[in-house]
Formats: sequence, structure tokens, C-alpha cells
Amino acid sequence: MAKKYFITTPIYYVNSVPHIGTALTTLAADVTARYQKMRGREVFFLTGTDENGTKVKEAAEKAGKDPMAFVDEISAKFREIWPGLYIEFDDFIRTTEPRHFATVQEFFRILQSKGHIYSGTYEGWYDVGSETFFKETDLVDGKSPDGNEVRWVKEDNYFFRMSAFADQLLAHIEANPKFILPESRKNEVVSFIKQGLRDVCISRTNPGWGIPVPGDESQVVYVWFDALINYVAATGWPKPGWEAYWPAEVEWMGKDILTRFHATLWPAMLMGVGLPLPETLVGHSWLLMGGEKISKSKGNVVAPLDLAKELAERSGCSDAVAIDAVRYYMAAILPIETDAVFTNDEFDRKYNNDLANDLGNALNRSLAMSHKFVGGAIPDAAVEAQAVEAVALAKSRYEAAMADFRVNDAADAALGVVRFLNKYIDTRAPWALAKAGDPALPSVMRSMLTCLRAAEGLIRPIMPKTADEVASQLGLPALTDWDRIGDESSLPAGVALLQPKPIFPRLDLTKKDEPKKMEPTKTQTPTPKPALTPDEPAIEISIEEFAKVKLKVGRVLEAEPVEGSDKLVKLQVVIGSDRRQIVAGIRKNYTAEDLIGRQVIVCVNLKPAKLRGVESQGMLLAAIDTDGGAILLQPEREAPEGAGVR
RNA sequence: GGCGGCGUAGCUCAGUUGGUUAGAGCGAACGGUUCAUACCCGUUAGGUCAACAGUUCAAAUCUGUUCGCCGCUACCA
Repeated sequence: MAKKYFITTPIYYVNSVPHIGTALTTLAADVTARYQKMRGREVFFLTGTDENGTKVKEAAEKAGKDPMAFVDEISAKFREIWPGLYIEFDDFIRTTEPRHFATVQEFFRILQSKGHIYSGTYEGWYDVGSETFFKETDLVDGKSPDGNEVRWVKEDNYFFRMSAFADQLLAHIEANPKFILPESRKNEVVSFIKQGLRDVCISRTNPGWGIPVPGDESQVVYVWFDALINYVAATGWPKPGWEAYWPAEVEWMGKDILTRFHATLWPAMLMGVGLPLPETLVGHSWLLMGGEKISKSKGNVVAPLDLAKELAERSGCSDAVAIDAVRYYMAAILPIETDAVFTNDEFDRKYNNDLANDLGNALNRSLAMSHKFVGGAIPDAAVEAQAVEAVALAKSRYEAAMADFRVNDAADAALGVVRFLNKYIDTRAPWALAKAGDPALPSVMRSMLTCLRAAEGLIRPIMPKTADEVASQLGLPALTDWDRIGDESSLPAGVALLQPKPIFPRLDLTKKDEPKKMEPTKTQTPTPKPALTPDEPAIEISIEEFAKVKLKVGRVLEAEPVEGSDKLVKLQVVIGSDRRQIVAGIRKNYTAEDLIGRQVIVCVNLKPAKLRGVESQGMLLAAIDTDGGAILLQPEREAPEGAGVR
């Protein structure tokens, strides 16, 4: 059996809904799948849902439902929504399915038998929200780096010896330039690995939900370890036949889950088991809403289906075309290297300019002319050289773009043919040829139709329904074979063309004063940064705001270096009747002895934080020296113990 | 703090291994055309290619420094 072209998206957590961000990933995968199918590859496009986390169980309980019923319900919703965007996956895997359980357990067993798994005690912080373990020092203000609540867990668990795979992983990345795309992400991954990989805890106490560790029912497999295996589970591994699917040619994802999971943990797991690695991991960047990351809590989520629905209402295009328009927009701005910004205005502009004015109008005018000048049928004549070249150029640009998964460049290449066509029509002016009775007219008309036929093929992976409509107006069956794009045979002479019918009715964008319904609720607000240099004016705050900062005079009672640190010192500070432990990074300038007995100014209402695992319950005020060192502030003369400062 | 990236026309961005007058799209202005969804085509942007210094016969493209932004990472409070 021929190896299938295997494309994956991440499996989505059942507590989220598809928004324009997750749709972006899935769309990219769908465009890749449709393109490869046209190229003649047998494609296996996998997506699915991630259902095993502790969070899922808790969410189910909160909803008063049985976990299984809960995930059934939500997973179904997920599964149903993608076809609405014309996303055609071949398989939808759920991590609660028996096939997934079986593969995960086998995976675990093999790693164990090869000595890559050992048991130990895990003690640390666990973020249920993102199902991630954190070190003390990873925490920000007592929360995870993403701002989620964390809880302290201490339990006996199984650990995966990820550290053992660092060198092998680096070598693989080095030897396979397209293993991680884009380039900038690859560099990040490399430096991440070079810092040293830690072994990872891959199990948790069984909460009655999840995949039991083989041979130890008291534990379930850690959700990330479990989730990643879905890609292999869908191939049927370890049952025979999986080789026809695995390894994946491309795994699409957002950049957030590339470095820590897909580009380190996942390949290490595969290496441990002895399976080949995916050919390419693509970690695309974000689509920002008015400059901010898409986030439900910020209320700036734009659901792609709503966007399409609204477009259909405003423009009068069909629902199918509106969905294609959303697909086109997402594909055209798909951010690979850097983040891109979504705005309604840009969406509207792209609809009008690229789709209505360029593509739609080109088809319309070409058909109209065909009816007027050559009897409404595809002429039997030679295609002019410049048209042949333009088509070939666009096609090769498209192919080059897709070879690197630059879907945005592929979209641009497809539109390139249309742009050429409009110029060509103007240059050759068929209406003038008709008036003059020029014999070149059939050739010119055929050249125009050739461009349209090619455009139909090129846009098909991105806009399948629109491509169908173009084909239909040309009186032809859909062009689904990539190799026939630009081929003479794709445009049989004598075929009757249909009367043109606008596919993309123009949006009227003249009424600018009306506020847009879908405008992001929040506009970009630059993060205020403290003014550090005298010539830089400070951001003004009110006296009330300043009063929020509680400063007091304290006295250092004890001081000792923080173990394992060369900058931090742990202080016991007496502030009146209060006593605090404060960690300060001032060892460069002060020894412990220097500090004991000294009066200091302390910010007493700063949120406690852990530094190098040691809690700090305040901050010492210090001037910053020219070399970045600290100069402690001290009352000009002895101040009363615990005196306020303002 | 460390590592990496970025800073190019009003806006969004391209700019291969350094080489004649620095490009595209959008917006704007002007002109042309009439087949077409008032569309399309052309011309126009006088951009110190963030700043400064250096290497070179020659730099947006290499080196250094500074400023600003972003990402990753950390013993930043």
C-alpha cells in the first residue's frame, strides 16, 4: 500500500470552541490536504478532541454531568463544526476511544521495557488549566506563567527520561532543515534544548478519569503524554498497517504548543519507542485581534462562521461563497513567522479587492465578452504565449510555497493569475479586436479563459465552493487534477459558457461612520512601561494610585545567601511589629554582614513571590547603579521602627 | 540578565550568495479604458532602507555600538 500523505492538527481540548485562531490551524491543514489530493496523493487528514485531563472531569462535575456524557456532547459539537468551514478531515480521533487507550498503553509499556521510564516522587506545582507542571521559579505571582491557578502536588509518579534524548534530538533537527518550521521557531527550539531537557513526569494519581498506567491502576497517564500519542493511535499502531500512515508528513499547530511539546517531548517519546519522527512540524504564529492575542476572557474572539454569516448578509453573496471568503482571508494572511492582525476593515477590503474586483469581475467580464464576441463558446484557437507563461509562473510559485507550507504565499500566487488576466485584457482589448475584425480575437479569448480555468484550479484548495462555481460558469466539470492546471485539455473547445453571474457581490464600504459590529472590543493599549531615564517623561499617576504602594521603614535582622544562587540574599526584616522574609538580588553589592542591622525602605504590599523557591514577601527599594548594581535606600537618619514612607 | 529576531514608502509587508535609478499590495492623487460587479489598466509616493561608526571599489544586505519593538529563556522583585 502506498504511503498516505498524513496531515494532523492538534487535538482540541473539549472545553473550548473553535474560534478564528484554532480555525486557522485547521484550515491550514485542510488547504494542505486538498492541495495534496489534487496532486494525486492519497491523504489522511486527522483532527480530533483531547478529553482526558483532570480539568475535563472537573468541568463535567461542575456541569453536573457524567464525564463520558459530557465529552460525548462537546466532542460531537466540535466534530460538526469543521465541515461548516468545508474542512474535510478523514479521521476524528477522541482520546477517550479504546483505540487510543490501547496505543497509549502499548507506547507506555515499550518505553518502560526499554528503561526510559522510572518512578520517582513528584513534588511541585501543577496547573490544571493547561495540564502543565511548573517549577517554583516558573510561577508568576503565585500563578502559572499563563495566569492560571496552580496547586501543590506531591505524589509518586512515573517519569520519562526525556533528558536522555537531547543530543539525538538536536542532531535530528540539524540534519532535517524542514523538521521545524518556520526557521525562527526552529532556532528557539534548538536553544531550548541546548539549555538541557529535564525528565518529565508522565503520570498522575488516578482521579477516576483518564488512561490507566499499564500495570498500575493507581495512576493515569499525564494528559500531554497521552494527547500526543493520538497521532500514532490514529494509524492503528502497533497493529499491522500503520506504516501506510506513519510518519506524518506535516503536523500543524500554533506556536504555543510547538517548543515544549511537539518539538521536544513528542519526538523524544517517538525516539524512545523507536518510531520515526514526523517530517515537518509547522508552528504558525497568532492572528491578533486589534493587537491582542485571541482570548475568550478578553471577549475578542471572532467565530469564523459568524464572520461568514455576517458577510453573506452584508454583501448578498451565498453562504458557501462567504465561507470560502473567510477561508481565503485566513489563508491569505496566515501568519507563519510573525503575528498578524485581524481587522474587519482589512477583511472587507480583501473581499472587495481580491475576490469581488479581481477574481469575480475577471470571470464576469471574460464571460460577457465571450458571449458578445465569440458566440459564448470556448474558442478553438492557440493560447498566447504570455498567458501560458503567466499560468506556469503562478503554478510554480504556488508549488514552491506549498512545499514550505507557506499557505499565504500560495494564496497570493493563485491571485497572481487573476491580476495578470486583468492586465492582459486591458492590453489586448478584445473589444477593439472585435470592432476591427482582428483574427487574433479567438486566441485572446481562449487565453483569457485559460487563465480563469487555471485560477479555478489554483484557488480550489483554498476556496473549493468558489472553484466549483467558476467551473460551472465556464460550463466545465471541476478541475481537480493538479497536473491539468494550465493544460490545453482542461479547456475543450466548443463548450458552451454560461451567462455570467456575480459570485462576490461588492460590499459598499463608503459608509465609514457606522461602527462595525464585529470590531474587537478592545483596541490595542500599549503596556505602560516605567520611565527609567530622566529625559523620558514618566507616565503620570494620580495621588490615589501612588497611595496604593505601601512603603515602610524596616530593619534587617538576619541575612543569608540563597542557596544555589549567586545574586539572591534572603533577609528577615522587622517592620514595626511585623516581620517579613524578603529575597533581594543585591549580593553583588552587599554582603550579608553589610545588611544586618541596616534600616531599609520596604514595599510591604507587593504580592509575595517565590524566587529560587524561596518566598519573598516584599521588596527593598534601591537606586540602580550605572552598572545595574543596587544602591539601597536608607533613611537619612534613624527613623522610628515601622514608620510609613511617602 | 542571557539567546534570537525585527525596525524598509501614510498602512501591511517583499527584498536571493553585498553591485547600475530600493520593490509589491492597500490607501490617496491624476490620467486612460469601456468588455465587466462605478470595475479594470497606467502614472504619481521624491522613502536619510531606526541612529551612529566601520569593512569594501561597492551595503537595506557584512561588523560594532546605541535606541525601540517582539519572541524564547532565566538565580528580575
